[in-house]
Amino acid sequence: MTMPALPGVSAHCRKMSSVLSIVGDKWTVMIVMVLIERPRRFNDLKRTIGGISQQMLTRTLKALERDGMVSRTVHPTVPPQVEYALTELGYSLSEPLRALGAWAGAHIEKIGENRLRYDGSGAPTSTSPLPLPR
Amino acid sequence: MTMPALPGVSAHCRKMSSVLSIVGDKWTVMIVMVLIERPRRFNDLKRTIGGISQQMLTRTLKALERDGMVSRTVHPTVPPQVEYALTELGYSLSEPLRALGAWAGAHIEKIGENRLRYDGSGAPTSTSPLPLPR
DNA sequence: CGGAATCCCGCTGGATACTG
DNA sequence: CAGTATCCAGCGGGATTCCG
Repeated sequence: MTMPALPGVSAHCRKMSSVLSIVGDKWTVMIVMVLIERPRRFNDLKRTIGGISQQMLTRTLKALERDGMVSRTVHPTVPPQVEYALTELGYSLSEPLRALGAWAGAHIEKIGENRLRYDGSGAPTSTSPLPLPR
Repeated sequence: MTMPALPGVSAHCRKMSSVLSIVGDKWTVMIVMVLIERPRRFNDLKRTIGGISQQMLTRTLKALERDGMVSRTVHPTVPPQVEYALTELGYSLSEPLRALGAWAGAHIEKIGENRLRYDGSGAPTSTSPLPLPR
């Protein structure tokens, strides 16, 4: 609850924490990335992403719809079909996201090496930090 | 090595989940953003960020050091001084992070409006989705 | 098929106290 | 000052089941 009176830093912090509540979410990013290609239906998304529970898919899609990042279109056919697509806002987010993806592609291997080297030399395996994703 | 049937989607997913384990972390991003300005000492970081426990600061810094994103320099003075600074890798991450920050600055208000409108019209407040940060 | 509601476990991460 | 070690509450999120 401490309020440092630094306009520069804390302003950035506020913005970042705002965007982090969106971007920091694993599934949110996944969904946006997948929807860049083309609109998808619910189970199509579920299958494409793989590893997401329908609960989290529903929640995340609803949050994204709430934020105006994706549109939800219901086709009143016999088996109900619901299509999700990125809005303009959603697309705009995909751009910095792509930048992040590019950074990952360029540096993720290096990071893997760094971790191996760090763990190799007198590594305090103690409260093991961020696990290396595979 | 890699690459089953869908090189496009699943490849991106893998990259993204890797980078998300870094970027998705609130404190990691905070620390990197703060260290962009200049190197800082432990308690300096703690004070500047504000709201982080020293435990999380220690953990996150160690993880960043492990990844080769920040350097840790110990000055063997009477009260021990430890300076943390971004490495080249850390700086390179700060660029896409800035892009994200810029996106946030440009669209975060619009998102706030969208949420209000969505909540206003027949909003299922049920398992309330992502909370609106203030 | 798309989605809501319940249950429940595990890990994240905060508070606190101790050490070099 | 910098860091470690415990303890523990909260909630993120998976599995399952039921509805329109």
